[in-house]
Amino acid sequence: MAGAKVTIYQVAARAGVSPATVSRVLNGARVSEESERLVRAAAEELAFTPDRTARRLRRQYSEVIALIIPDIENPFFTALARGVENRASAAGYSVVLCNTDDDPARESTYIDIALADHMAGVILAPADEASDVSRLVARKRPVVAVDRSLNRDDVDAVTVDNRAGGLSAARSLYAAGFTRVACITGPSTVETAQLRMEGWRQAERRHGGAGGDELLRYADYRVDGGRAAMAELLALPEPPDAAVVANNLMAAGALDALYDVGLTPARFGLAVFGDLPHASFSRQGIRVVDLPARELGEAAANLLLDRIAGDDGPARTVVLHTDRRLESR
Amino acid sequence: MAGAKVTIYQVAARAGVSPATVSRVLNGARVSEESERLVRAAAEELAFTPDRTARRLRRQYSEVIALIIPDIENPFFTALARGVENRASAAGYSVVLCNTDDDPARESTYIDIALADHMAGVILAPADEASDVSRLVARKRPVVAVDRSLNRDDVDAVTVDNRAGGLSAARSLYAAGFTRVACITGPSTVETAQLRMEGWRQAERRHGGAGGDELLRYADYRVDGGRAAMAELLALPEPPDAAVVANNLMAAGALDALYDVGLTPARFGLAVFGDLPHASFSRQGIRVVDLPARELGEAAANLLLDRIAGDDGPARTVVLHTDRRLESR
DNA sequence: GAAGTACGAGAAATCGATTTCGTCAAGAGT
DNA sequence: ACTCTTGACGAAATCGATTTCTCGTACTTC
Repeated sequence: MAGAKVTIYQVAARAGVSPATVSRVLNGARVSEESERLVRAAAEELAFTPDRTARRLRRQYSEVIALIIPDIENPFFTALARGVENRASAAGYSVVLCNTDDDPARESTYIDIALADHMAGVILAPADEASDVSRLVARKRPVVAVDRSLNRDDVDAVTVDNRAGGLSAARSLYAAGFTRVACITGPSTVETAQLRMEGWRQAERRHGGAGGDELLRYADYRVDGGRAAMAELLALPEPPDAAVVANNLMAAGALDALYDVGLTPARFGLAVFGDLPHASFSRQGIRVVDLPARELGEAAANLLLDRIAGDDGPARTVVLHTDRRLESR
Repeated sequence: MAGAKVTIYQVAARAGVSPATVSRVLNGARVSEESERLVRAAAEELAFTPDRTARRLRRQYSEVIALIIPDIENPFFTALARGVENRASAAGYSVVLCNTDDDPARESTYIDIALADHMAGVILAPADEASDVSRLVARKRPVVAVDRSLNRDDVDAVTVDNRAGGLSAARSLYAAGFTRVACITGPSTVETAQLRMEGWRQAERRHGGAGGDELLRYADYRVDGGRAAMAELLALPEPPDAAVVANNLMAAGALDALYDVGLTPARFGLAVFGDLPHASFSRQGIRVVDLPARELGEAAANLLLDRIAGDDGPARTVVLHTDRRLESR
């Protein structure tokens, strides 16, 4: 059929009514049965699709929400995205995924885009502490932080109880008989990295640890960082016999480092935050603190949808619990 | 500062020029140095950001490309997305990712959105053969199919040489001494599944295979499908001693099935299309046909950008070669 | 010195849908 | 019988930026 643009005016002409009436039919406003019939028929015949850009300009609003994540290749974030998407599309919203690669500049660009595109709201998994959502807040656009909070009391957030997770990860290793439990965590500027480490530290103290930093390594939440940190730990004069690793990718790297020197998770205890879907961590005897990634996404979407619907109560923080699969094997 | 909307009119007033001039400054048209200075200063002070929706409406064009994929949790597609994004953002385009979950209806919705949103172009990893891009073609919007072709001679496509990959995967198993090599491929309606299977079949014939379908299983490209298919094969009266698996997820499932009965890839040969980032397929002795996912994305983006730039020559099909890592271990 | 050429810039039209404002007519209320 | 609602619907304003169209001034070129 028509290769060209069909506008509301053509539909109006075809149906013998005014453009205003066509718009009313499309948006469910009061219209006579007769007009409605005519307009629908005309729209059908002309294969009319309303121009969303024009609508958005007029309405200053679009049913799209932006989900900004730091790393699209990390399964944790894709699972989270899936959760957001499920809730959002059930509510009639589309989700556009924006990948920042941990780059604050790109994050900032995407925030601008969300704003300039009149998106309904933004769910942000912050790249780092410097994330600046003030423009969104100033324009009163709904925002929800997920995974990491933004240290602002005026922004909704969804997180997990990282400290408790760190604590139980470390405990389960001690309980299994390991005695020198190290910790490989993320960048010291990142909230989740700090909290997970603090959980570990708490357990360590209780088991007579020195409380020093000898067994603590800050890495970058990436595979190579995990590998390097583990290699360092293994090279210590008095190396650990187990480790809590603060995220899934670093655990993959740490595992490589173990295999490199002929160790396995059976002999060197490993507990990790967050699974890696097909890496069969648990089949290899690694203890996993289950991060409810999809649920995080769903909770964030719920919060955001509430705000979009007009809820303007004080900011809420939802804390999800880490499921313990630690006793397994 | 202002929490409210700043328009081009306010900037114009502040700078003492007309809105038209502001627009010219923003778009690099001819303007006197003096005006330019004034406008820039005013825009700066007011923290002006142009409304992209208005611009888009007027220009009937936006610098956003849609990437539509069937499964955001499959690392193959996220790697592909990464490739698209790299090329696109280098060229100044943003990418929005749309996840269809293999649902043709959602795919269709996203195509409509891309159209109604005046997006610059669409890169589509088709959910299945029914994918309908005719609306895009009719409106002369650039489209590129990736991974699977659309069987249309008027649409650019980027694929890999699936048949050759299937052939060499099977061959490498025979070369390693396995004698009954099975094949677990995707849905029979999917092009890539057919071609990979045909490559396997070719090798099988050459090695005296019966050419029957006893050792062939069609599954669904998902983990569970792979597991079930492998379980079936193992339960045969005369089971195979190796298998070519047509994608990464099914291989993960197949592997589970092997472990379930106490087999390992060392004893039961396994060759798979596409790696699974942290599953350490090759460490486990699995032969991997390397799918250049990122490169597929980059190639698709290149093609699309050419079209966006105005190239309207005949449709091209780019075929990338599967890297063989098969001799490894 | 007259005619021709550029160039900077403002006024106004435009993109396509939504929404406000009024009008007109039919039914309700007194 | 007359005013008051109420409902359907067209004309026109609106959203914010871009893009003609036009005009006045300055600079060439014979």
